Amino acid sequence: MMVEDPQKSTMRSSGTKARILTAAEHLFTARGFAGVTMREVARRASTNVASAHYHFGSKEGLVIEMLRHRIAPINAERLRLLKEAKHHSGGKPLKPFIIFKALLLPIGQAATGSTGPDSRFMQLVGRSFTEPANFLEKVHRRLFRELSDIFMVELRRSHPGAQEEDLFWNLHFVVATMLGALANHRRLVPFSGGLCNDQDVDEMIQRLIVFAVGGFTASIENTKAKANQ
Amino acid sequence: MMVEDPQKSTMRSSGTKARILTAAEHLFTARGFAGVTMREVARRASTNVASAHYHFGSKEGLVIEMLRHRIAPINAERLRLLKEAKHHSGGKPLKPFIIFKALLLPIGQAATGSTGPDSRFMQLVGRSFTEPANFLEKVHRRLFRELSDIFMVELRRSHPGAQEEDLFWNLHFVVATMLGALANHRRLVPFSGGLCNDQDVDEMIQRLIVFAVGGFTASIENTKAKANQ
DNA sequence: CCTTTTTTCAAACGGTCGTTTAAAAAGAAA
DNA sequence: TTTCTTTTTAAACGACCGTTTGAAAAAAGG
Repeated sequence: MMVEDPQKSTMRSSGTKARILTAAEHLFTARGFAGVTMREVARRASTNVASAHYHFGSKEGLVIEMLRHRIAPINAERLRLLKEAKHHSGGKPLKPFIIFKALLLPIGQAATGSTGPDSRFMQLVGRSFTEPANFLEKVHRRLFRELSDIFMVELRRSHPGAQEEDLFWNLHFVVATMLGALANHRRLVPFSGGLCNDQDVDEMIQRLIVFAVGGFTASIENTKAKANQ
Repeated sequence: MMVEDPQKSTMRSSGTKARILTAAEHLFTARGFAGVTMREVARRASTNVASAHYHFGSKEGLVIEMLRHRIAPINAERLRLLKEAKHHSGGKPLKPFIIFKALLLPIGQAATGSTGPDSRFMQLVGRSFTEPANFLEKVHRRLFRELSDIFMVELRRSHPGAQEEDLFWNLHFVVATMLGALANHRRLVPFSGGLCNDQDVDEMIQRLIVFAVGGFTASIENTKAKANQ
C-alpha cells in the first residue's frame, strides 16, 4: 500500500506523488473539481491514472490532500500572527484591526511567496467552500474548526459587551467577504473596465482588511446602539 | 423547433417546460451544475431527456434559462427600488445605505416570496459566480452589466471626492460579501453551534446591509484620509 | 374529417469517467 | 544474487454521460 505520510519511515518514491499534487493543483484551479479528470492530472504529471490512485486512493483523496497541503501552512501562519500580537499586547484585548490582519495577511503571503501558489490558487480555496460536494465539509471542519474557535475567543475579548450571536454573524460575514473576494477576484478587471489591477494581491488584501474591519465594527456598533435605545 | 419565448404567439405545450425548469432549479441547487444529470432532471419533471433537449437545446441552455428566469426579476426590482429612492431624494445624492438597500433587499424578497424560490436557491446564484464554467460569464455579463453600471452612477454621485478605482474595489467587495454570504449561508448554523438561525433570510439581509455599508464607507474614508495626509 | 405543426417518447450512439487488475519494473534488505 | 516490498505501467471493466434519432402522440388549422 504505502499511502502514508511522505515524511515517515521509508520513502522510496521519486517525485511522482509531488508531481501529481502540483498537476492537480494547477488543473483544479483552472477548471474546478468536477471539470478535471484523473487522466488529465496523470498526463500532466507524466504518469498514469493507476499511479494517482495508488498514491491518493481516489479522486476525493487527491482533492483533500491537495487542499490540506496548501491550507494548513496558511492557518499555521494565522495562529502565529495572532499569538505574536497577543504577546505584544500586554494582556489587553486585541483591536479588530489586529485580529483581522492575522486572519487575512497570510493569504497574501501565500499568494506571493516565492515557491508558493499564485493568486489563482486562492480562487480554488474560495470555490471549495461553495462546491456542493459533501466530502469537502468534513475537510473544512477539520481544517478550520480550531482556527475559528481561537479567533472567536479574541473577538469576544475585544468586544466585551457584544452579543455572542452578533459576533458569529459578523465573523461569518468577514469570512464570506474574504472567500467571495478570492473566488471572484478575476472579475474585478473586466468589471472596472481595466481600471483595477487584479495582479497586486497585497493591495487587495490591504483593502480587504479595511473593508472587513469597517463592516464588522459598524455592524457591532449598530446592534449595540439598537439595544441601548 | 419552438424553443422561443413562452409568452410569444403559439404555446401549445402543457406545463412540461415549466416542470423541467422547476426540477432543474431544485436539483442544481442541491448538487451543483456538474453534479446533476439531464436524466435526473427529466425524471423529476416526469418526462424524458429528449424533451428537455427539445425545450432547452442543451444542458448549458437549461442552466442559463433557469438562472435568467430567477435573476431577471430580482434585478428589475433592484432598479425599481433605486429609481423610487431617486424620486424621493429630490435630486440630492443618495446615501450609501439607500443604495445598498436597493441592491440587497430584493434578494430577501425573492427568498421569502410566496411562490418564489427558497433561500437555498440563492446559494445556487452565489455558486454560479464561482463555478469555472466559461459559458456562465457571458450570462452574468448580460444579466449584471447594465445593473452595475447604474449602481456605479449612484455611488459616484454619493461620493463626489472618491477615486473611481476605490469605488470599483469597494462595490466589488460588497458584491463579494453578498455572494459569499449567500453561498455559505448554511455553514452559519454549525459554525455558531446552533446559536444563529439561517432560516430567517430577512434578518440576514438586514445584517448584510449594515455590514456592507460599514465596510464600504470605512474603506472610502480610509483611502480619503490617506490621500489627505 | 384531413393536414400540418408541435410535443413527447423509448431506444440507441459515441464517448468518457473513476476505478481495478495483474504483471512488470525498481529498490532495499539479506 | 536472491527475496521481499514498493512503485509504475498498460489494459480493461462497468457504469453513466450529453445528445440524437425516428417514430408515435397530441394539438391546431383548415
